[in-house]
Amino acid sequence: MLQVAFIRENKETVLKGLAKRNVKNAEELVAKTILADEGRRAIQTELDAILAESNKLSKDIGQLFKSGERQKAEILKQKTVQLKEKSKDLTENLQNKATELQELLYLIPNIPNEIVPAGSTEDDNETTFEEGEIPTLHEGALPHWELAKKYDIIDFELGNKIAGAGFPVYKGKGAKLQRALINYFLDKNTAAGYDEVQVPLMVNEASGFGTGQLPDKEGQMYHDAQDNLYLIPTAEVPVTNIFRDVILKEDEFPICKTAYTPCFRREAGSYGAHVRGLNRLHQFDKVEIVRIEHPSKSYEALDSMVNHVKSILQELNLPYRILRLCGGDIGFTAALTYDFEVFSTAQDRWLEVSSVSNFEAFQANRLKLRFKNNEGKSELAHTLNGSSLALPRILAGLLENYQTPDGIKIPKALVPYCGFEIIN
RNA sequence: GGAGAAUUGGCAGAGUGGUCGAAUGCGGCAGUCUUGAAAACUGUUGAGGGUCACACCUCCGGGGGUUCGAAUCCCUCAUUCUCCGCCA
Repeated sequence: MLQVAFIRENKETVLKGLAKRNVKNAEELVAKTILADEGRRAIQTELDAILAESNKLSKDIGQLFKSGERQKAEILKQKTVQLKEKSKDLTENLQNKATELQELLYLIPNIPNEIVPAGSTEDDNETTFEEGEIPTLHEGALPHWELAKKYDIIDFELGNKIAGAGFPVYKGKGAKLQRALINYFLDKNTAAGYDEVQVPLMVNEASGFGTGQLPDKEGQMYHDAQDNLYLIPTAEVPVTNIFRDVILKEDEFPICKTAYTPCFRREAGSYGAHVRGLNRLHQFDKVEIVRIEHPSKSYEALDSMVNHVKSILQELNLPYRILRLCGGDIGFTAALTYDFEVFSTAQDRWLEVSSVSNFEAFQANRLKLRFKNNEGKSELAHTLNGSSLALPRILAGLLENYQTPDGIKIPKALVPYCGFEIIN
């Protein structure tokens, strides 16, 4: 959520940003928001004046009672009754206006960074980096879902029986490879200075609002209506919410956290081959990195996160590319996002394995995540997060790119974690 | 799940209807003293709205109510602690 004051004072910047995102009714939206804000402040001022008067009268009444001047006190009481009526109405107006403003603010996405390319679809994303050799596979190479079956390491039908589509069962070496990847990623992240945390897999409504899943995107999350809890779609939610309603000291920056969690996504729409096998799941594992930064350092931090993810993909020796998401494809809350995609040779397509974003103060504003700056004033911090990494598509990439006629080789870096060198 | 007690500023802790955004202590910050540090002393130190800046307004776990007036009384929800029950 953007700060109203920012919108008020930087209307042109906001409109330009929204245009880049192809927000249709931007002009109207911003105008309405500014109007609601003005309305809110006008009512607030009026109400404050009445409250001030009524506070003063109440004090006077107190004095009069003490000095025994009951009659005078009674007269003042009459007056306050009228004020009370007025203030009641105004309070209600104020609440309505504040809600209206709030709802408008929820509709306005983050302003994209200058370097976010214009564009409307994923085709307009800008490839900023590409690395790694795309292997030439042997005759009869298979997509990962076939490999999974052939070596009996992932059972989609079994998961379907137990839960439903999109809930695979990992078996034998497949299960062990999962665990190896989790440990490997966590070790890489902690070695890079990220503190490991284990967090709840369910979150309350306030947390959902804090990171921007609510309102609006509740359809993407599994919801337990009885206790009003949501299964997390990503560790970003519980980890970032650690810092909800927190005022940091400037010397506490940077804050770097990493967490492994399963992630749960309802993913309403699905279509054909794109969701086959591991490509899109309702439950999947992911290791996440989250950073809380001083505003002046957040882009530096973003670069460092990108480089970190790079180093993992290099070590796994997977062919990958980095995309700078365009205005039409970037998430609602992000100011700048880099997607990492691994080339899945047998499917002949790129698979998104990581998304690294700077949210600037957008999340922090909702979270009320602030720090005391050197002038002693509270200021919103910047939040960032990224996957390092999402397991299923990495697994898909590994299975497909490392397949040989003799079996699937395990990358060197993972062998110590797996305890085996080949799946056959 | 049952019974009882509690929830106040960074922390500890007073306040049980009027001038209380809140005593006091600790901590933090600034200064005095000191070659420097410590100690001592002095001052300062919650958040949000509002304003050019003040004024002013709101917030004592959340929500609602009583009252001219609520941290203080009532209702409700949440959380924590103690005891009992159940249980990885």
